Amino acid sequence: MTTPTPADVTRTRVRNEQQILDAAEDVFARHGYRGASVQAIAEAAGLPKSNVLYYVGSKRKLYVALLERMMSRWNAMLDDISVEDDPAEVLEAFIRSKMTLTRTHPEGSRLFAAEVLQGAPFLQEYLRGELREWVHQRARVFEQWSERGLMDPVDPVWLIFLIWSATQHYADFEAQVLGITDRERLDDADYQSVTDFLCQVILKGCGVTSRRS
Amino acid sequence: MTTPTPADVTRTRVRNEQQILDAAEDVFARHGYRGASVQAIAEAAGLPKSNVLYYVGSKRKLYVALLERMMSRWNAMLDDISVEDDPAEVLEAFIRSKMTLTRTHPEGSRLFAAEVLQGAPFLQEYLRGELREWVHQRARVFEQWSERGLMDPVDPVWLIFLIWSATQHYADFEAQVLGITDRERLDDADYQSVTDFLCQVILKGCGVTSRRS
DNA sequence: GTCTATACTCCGATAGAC
DNA sequence: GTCTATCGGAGTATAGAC
Repeated sequence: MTTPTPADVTRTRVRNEQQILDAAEDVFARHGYRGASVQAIAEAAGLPKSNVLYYVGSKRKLYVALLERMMSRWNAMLDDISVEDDPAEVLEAFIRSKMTLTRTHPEGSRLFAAEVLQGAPFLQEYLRGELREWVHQRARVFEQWSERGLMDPVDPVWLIFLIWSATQHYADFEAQVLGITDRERLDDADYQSVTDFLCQVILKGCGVTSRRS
Repeated sequence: MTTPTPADVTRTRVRNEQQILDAAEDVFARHGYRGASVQAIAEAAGLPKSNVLYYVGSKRKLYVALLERMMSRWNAMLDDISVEDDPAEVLEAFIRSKMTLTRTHPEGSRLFAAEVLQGAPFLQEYLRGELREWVHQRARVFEQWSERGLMDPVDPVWLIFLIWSATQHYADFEAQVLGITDRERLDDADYQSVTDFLCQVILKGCGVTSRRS
């Protein structure tokens, strides 16, 4: 019988909180905010229901924390670009990084999808503020590329939506993708194949050719 | 005081059932199966909760009926194609009809999205049967077009997913689209613009050119 | 056919024993 | 810090009055 050291206690807390966050992300993603029960989250995390509430305070706080975690992952991916950059490189990097996020955090992507599906009640501010600003900033660069003849004069906002939707699809509609392709899960080669396909079709479709080719 | 005729009674029933279906489609789409409450559906339909259950039997039956209604709309759109058809015409018709469905039935699209998001528990059979068969049939035609040099050798299944995701996005992620474009809703011109954009980029991206051009 | 009342279950959240 | 017991409310569904 040894007394747990403060470090042990902290470690347990951190581990439990991590388990709760991961379990909750999955449950919220599948059933939405209202459809998710603290009970179901607790079971998925392997803890009693009251412990979950003890750690996170309330269902609402837990949900908000998860959205914030997902938005910080998203923001970490959104680097700036300038007119001087190579369109082909930027577009390809955009598609690939978005696909990586989809792949490494499918539950987060689905959580976001569920939130937007119900009208984005918790994310209105983010969508109409930070994210809108980022989109328009990038859109202006795309337009300048078009003017310089580096790509076709396509609507830059529709292009961003195209890339978002095409990549997110493999997380949000995973059940459909797996059903139709008759797989249990997509492996490295599948993701490679999809990503290459999207880069090829979208770049060519926008009339983008690499400067160095 | 007149006695209602049988025709009146039937008419009331039909009207109520229609109201319930439409209201339920919206509520299920926003909150998922578990998150939707019969109470909320009843309020949206302007009827007492017990009347809703009286008409539809149970929450589960109502949900299944809605999925079936959506799948029949979907199926009505899936016409067959042959190798002899013009790739440009077929692809463009595919994109446009899918976009029309998205536009005329956004709640149905969101209902489907919510169902797939939770792992498609009610639609496994449809996805792995009917729909998979349809996809592979079409995929084979795309491959033959590629062999004949009528389009680039792209993966036909990824192409179908691209078209599905890019169009559905405007129903499923409507809240995000409206937030970023700062609109209250998308009008005719917006849908026209998006559809033209998608046709242009996807056809060109796949190396498809019209036979008649 | 329609509405009221209610049965019974599960929800989120908390108080209090250990 | 953790678990048990329980509260008040909301969930689906039904029985029975009108």
